[in-house]
Amino acid sequence: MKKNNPPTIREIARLVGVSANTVSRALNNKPDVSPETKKNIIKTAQFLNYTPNAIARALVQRTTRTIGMVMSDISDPFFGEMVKDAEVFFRSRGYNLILCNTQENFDQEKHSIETLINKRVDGILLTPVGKSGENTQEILKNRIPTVLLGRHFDKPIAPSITSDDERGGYLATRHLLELGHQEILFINVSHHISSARDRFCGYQKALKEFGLDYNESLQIHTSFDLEDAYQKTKEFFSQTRKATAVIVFCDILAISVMKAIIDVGLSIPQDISIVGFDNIKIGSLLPISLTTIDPNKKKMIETASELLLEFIQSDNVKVGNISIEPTLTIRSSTLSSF
Amino acid sequence: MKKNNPPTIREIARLVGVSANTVSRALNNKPDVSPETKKNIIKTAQFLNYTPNAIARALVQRTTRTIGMVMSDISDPFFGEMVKDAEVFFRSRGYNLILCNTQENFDQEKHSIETLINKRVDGILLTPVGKSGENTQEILKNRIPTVLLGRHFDKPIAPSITSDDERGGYLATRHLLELGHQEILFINVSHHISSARDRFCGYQKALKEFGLDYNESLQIHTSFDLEDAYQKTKEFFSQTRKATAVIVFCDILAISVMKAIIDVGLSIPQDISIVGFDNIKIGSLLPISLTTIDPNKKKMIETASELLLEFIQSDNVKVGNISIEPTLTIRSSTLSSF
DNA sequence: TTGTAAGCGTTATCAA
DNA sequence: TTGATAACGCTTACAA
Repeated sequence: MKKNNPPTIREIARLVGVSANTVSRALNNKPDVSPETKKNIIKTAQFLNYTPNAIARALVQRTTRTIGMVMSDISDPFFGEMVKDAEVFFRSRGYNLILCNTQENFDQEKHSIETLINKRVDGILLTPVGKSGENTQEILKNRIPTVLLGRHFDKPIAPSITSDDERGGYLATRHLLELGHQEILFINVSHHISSARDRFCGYQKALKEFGLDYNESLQIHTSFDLEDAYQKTKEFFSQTRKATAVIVFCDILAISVMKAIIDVGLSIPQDISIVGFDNIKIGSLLPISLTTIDPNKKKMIETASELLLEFIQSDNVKVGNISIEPTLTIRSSTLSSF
Repeated sequence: MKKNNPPTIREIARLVGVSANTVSRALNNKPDVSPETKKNIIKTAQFLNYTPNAIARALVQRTTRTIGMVMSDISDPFFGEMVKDAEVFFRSRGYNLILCNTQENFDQEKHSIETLINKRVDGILLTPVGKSGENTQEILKNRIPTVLLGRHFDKPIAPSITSDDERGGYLATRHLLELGHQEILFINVSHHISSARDRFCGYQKALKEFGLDYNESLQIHTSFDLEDAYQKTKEFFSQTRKATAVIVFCDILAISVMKAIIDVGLSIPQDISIVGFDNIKIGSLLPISLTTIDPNKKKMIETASELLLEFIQSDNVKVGNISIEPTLTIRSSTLSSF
């Protein structure tokens, strides 16, 4: 009863008349195999349309050449652009990426991490949900090299790469203050997320520097849902309307916020200036191009990926956060208030 | 010399005083294991922080519970939104996704496919590059269930799910014709891509239906590079300028095209109407929201994924294309020419 | 330069 | 209800 399975090195071995070991060494360009037999082996491998079984290899070598990447929502261009860069980086180093979305959901994150552990990925790049770090602990307990991306924990338990979010929040706010704005609305996401907290800190710092008091009613919170941000913005401006500028946690939400502002009858930037974060590609292509804090995603991904690779290779971790310097990218969504 | 490797069922077996086989059966909720021993086994597994090794399991079961997804560019929201839906779909069925970008590059596609074959993914969801289908043949030769997504080959070699692109092109064009536009520019990508050809066919069909001749100078070609589309558009409108409406191959390029049109001093939709394809989320949030052909991505992904799963489970393929009905979504980027 | 044997961590088969 | 034993396809000693 012949099976219909892919050919193995043993079949090649049988056909060529050598041992499986020799086939393995030939196919992996190891030394100590005569050119003659090597040629034969390669020819036969091609003839059989042989493809090495990475699963079997992974089992013995204890390395899968696979990285798990766990992010909140890959349909958000911010993450999409990061994932793409990461994929390019790791592919060039011989690794593939298993992708998981969390939707900012703790249980989904937990489940994703569990399967990544089971699949024995060599490392994990994680944008953690929430502030507890419980799921992250789980990975560490399993000794899988992990680098956090874009967010960190108050008490560092793993290396992390973030944008310098406090600086980003500061830069955004200072820019608006310098333009003369005094009442600056911050449309933020949950403070469970470190970048939300940090950006807000920077915002407060800049206000203080300009001698302004922070007004509690000038921070409103939204989920990552575009519709939610839209509604909350509309509410704010149709009711209170006491702001001349807006900072939004991220570009994709900022775009939704812009829409709300326009729909409520105000103009950007004449009535309201707006600044986002992330510098997603599309921001520069909007009819009113978006002023934003550029976190330097490329550098973030590169740093995080290199760190992860080091971690994988040497088991030598430096727990703690590395923050990448952001820059203010001024476009046409911000204008002097005078 | 104790190793520092993750615990195995054999260690659990040793501690509990049973055989590895029993442990395996207990942990997999198989029948025929006494509640007593089962409880012991589970307790010990937790105590050891045991995690099953999916690699070893994959080797013997010949299934990795992993799907390869190969797309052109995951940072394009169109693909990002599809990948996200696919990830959700497959996760709920116990599969993970390995993601590969091709950048529309044949060799990169080839390389990605090779590693997916080596990693023995259970199936592949592929948006194929080019028209040759050579790489697709390679997968089929290895008998890995494959469904093509968004594009098909002239001579079908695998099942494929596309939007009904000819219909889409037709709907877009008819919409503009009905608004009174006579000179409609088609900014297209390479005809190597089936959707580009098909959409163009629909365009020609609509023109003919309205008694108009197709004017060769009214199709220009761009790459997927946003800057490229921007430049080509600017060129066209600053030189020839003989069009009152534009159809663009996809939304993300359409946004770039809008920018170019505005930068050249024309207004949308007063001077120029514009229609895209894909209905990416952001299209509805633009200050001038984008009229577009909605391919019904969700249904495409669902159909393709279900087909792939069937294919995996039953080996029963229906080669040929299934096309999903698109709909015209009218927003504010199109206006009567009268 | 090549072959033998053992083992990676599971599951499957069959016997006890 | 359980346990031996043999795979799965490969690599890694070590021996020839």
